[in-house]
Amino acid sequence: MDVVSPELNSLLPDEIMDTEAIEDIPQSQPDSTTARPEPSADTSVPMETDTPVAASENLSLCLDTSSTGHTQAVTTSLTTDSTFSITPVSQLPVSISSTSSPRFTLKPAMATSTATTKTTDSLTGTSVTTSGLQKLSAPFTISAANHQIILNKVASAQASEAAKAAGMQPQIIKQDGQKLLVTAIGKSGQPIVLQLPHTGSKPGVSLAAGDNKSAAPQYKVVTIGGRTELKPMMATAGNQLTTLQAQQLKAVQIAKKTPTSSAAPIKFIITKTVNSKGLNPQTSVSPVIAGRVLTQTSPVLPTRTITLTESHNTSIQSIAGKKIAISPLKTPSKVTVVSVASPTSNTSGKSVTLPVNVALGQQILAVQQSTSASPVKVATSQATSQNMKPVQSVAVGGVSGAQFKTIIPLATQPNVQQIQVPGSRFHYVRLVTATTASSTGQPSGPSTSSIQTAKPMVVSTGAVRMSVPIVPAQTMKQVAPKPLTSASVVTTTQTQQRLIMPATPLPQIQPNFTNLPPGTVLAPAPGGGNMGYAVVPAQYVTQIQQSPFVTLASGSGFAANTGVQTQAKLPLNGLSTADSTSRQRKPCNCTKSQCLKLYCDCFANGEFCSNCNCNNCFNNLEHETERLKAIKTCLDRNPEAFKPKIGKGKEGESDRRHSKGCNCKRSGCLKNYCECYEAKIMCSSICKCIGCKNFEESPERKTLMHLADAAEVRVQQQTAAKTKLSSQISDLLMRTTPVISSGSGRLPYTFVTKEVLEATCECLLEQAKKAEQTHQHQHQHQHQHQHQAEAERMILEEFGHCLMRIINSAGKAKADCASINC
DNA sequence: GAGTTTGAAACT
DNA sequence: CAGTTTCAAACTC
Repeated sequence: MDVVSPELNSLLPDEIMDTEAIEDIPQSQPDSTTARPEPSADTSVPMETDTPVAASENLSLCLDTSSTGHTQAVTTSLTTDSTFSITPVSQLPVSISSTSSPRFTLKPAMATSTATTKTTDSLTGTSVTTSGLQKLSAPFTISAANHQIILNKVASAQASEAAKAAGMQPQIIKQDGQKLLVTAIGKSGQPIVLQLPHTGSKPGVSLAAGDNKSAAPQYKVVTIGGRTELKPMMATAGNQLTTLQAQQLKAVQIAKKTPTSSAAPIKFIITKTVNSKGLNPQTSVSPVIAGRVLTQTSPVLPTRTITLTESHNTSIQSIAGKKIAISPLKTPSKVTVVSVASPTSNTSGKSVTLPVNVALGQQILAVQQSTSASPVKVATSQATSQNMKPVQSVAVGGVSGAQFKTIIPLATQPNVQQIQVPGSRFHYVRLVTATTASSTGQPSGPSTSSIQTAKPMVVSTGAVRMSVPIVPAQTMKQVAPKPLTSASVVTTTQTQQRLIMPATPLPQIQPNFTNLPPGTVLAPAPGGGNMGYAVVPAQYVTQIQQSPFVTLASGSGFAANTGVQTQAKLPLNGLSTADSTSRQRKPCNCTKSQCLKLYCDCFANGEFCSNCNCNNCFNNLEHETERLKAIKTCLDRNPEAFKPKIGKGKEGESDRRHSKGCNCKRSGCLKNYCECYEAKIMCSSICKCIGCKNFEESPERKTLMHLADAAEVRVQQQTAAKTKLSSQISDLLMRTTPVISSGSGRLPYTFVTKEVLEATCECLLEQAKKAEQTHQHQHQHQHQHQHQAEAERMILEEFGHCLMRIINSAGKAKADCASINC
């Protein structure tokens, strides 16, 4: 079932990948999206399955994209029994060979002119050689009943063409009705279908290309690298294709670029699905991932495992401080792309488990792991109630500079799938149609999780293991997001259906996802139902999160919600997430632009106006139609209008520069009029400014910097002083303020008690009496007024003495109390 | 806070 | 693409 138009599918991969984190990757390189050069330390995200069915079975996917980029091959070398490792290499020919041992090597290569397939099936091992398609060699034992893993090799466009010419058919290795599809979504798109044995203990893989007769074949598509089309796989799948379409395959592209030789942790990237330009609807059929545990490690290196596992319980699983929560969707729908930062702390041999509960029919477009070390949590939410509308939420830990997009297919029934990524600029929420829940015909009671029926498939390959729990699509009925404990994780446990965006299809507005600002609504796929995509600003995601039980008006738009909108905490001009989150965007003051032009900072930043001072603001959901038109207009004028102007430098701020350069004439680029100066970056050669003083050696700039630094230091000092003083005052108050204790009325550290007061008064009275007596006996001749003055003096002195005694007593009591730590 | 300056965005 | 206008932020007083 096509829920998204082919155009959208073709756009999605790039869209998804359009994040700041990936901006550094040259588009020219085919594998740039999937495999990015990363520090070795950041490249691995080990993940473990919570409950691997077969411990002996491990599947490790080691993807290494060649620097050349055009050719990307996946080589799976079998080192030990029941180990499955896939190492992408720059090899075009595809050969699947298995030795006597259960080794399975997959080497997706660029398609060659010949499309020959060699299949060897043995109990101990299976070798499949497919020239012109892929070469897969890896020892493996795959046990997942009725589960398939599709790994798409990554190939260049040329390769894909050649593969097409060669009649690329997915290599199907079928064993006991189990299917493993190894395919590279993207460039070459040569899918390899491996039919997985029901029992994982049996090594070896039987290869049967195009032969799939499993009663209820369920496919798991894992795409490694590649940005190009997926359609070859689908188109050439033969009956497999039909089955796949029927099963509504969902593909998860795992892009990883890590030198196999380096001992650095492997970076695990689950990224966008196929970049399917020209992808036909059939090919665009999203592969279904019922559940999976992926362990990705480098075969040569210490064990690095990335495990995508389907948890059986609703509890959130956090591994290595990263969690990705993916809520399965009842109905097959488009893919959600999530960028996930890889933890830097990951070390070899360290495993990270990504619980992924994905019901069949649900789609995950891409999960991208960025390079930042910020913790990321991936959790899969699962439906708890049948009647509940599936809400799919993906929470990704904040990644500096990384942008995350959640694409929400619009549906007539507003099912909300939301992704929150702290620090990301764009938040896309997926609207999922909840229509097929009952269609499955299976009775689903509340708190019924299809995942419970999932059977994790574990493929063990030495240090690497991959377990993929697979859940039949029929079992998946409802999806409820799991509560996420991490601050970076969105916690949405609401069971209510929520509509984030108006479901009204806007076919005229289909801007490139790459540049889509939040709020963009993409037209539903032609003939694909009412499914569309909506890009929702972060603040709305936040809003939803904050008020999970608030149901927004569906269909007819949204009720006035500006009041509940929260400021999105988004990176600005490449600043770190922390910086962006530490402050809120300034409210705009637009008066004439209706906040629908780039004059408006809110609009330009892809945010809805919130708490602004603007007049006649249309930058809100109430005027979504106008807003969308304005977005389209801006994009037509400048496709990169909503991209950050300040590109993120490769290695820090030194490389940051304005994408267009400034045009200052009178400010000397030393005032905030200058966008470069405002972004605290130097003007570059692309600037067209006149009289620029914003360069490294500029004395004026240095002076300003010094002044600014001094001012900043001063402010910090003042702030610190205030904070300290406040703290001291607070502490003092805490210590000296009477704390009413229950009952007695005596107050600790309060020494002017009733008794003290009475005693003081008695002293004063006694002093007064004494003064009176003195006057009567000794100074009768004095005047009355003199007597009064003397009496007052004596009383005051006595009062002073009393006070001194009180203070001394208090001090002594305090000291005594401190000595006993009271 | 009002008025001015400035440069990006929008327009022609 | 260049020139002009519009616009809102930055800045000054």
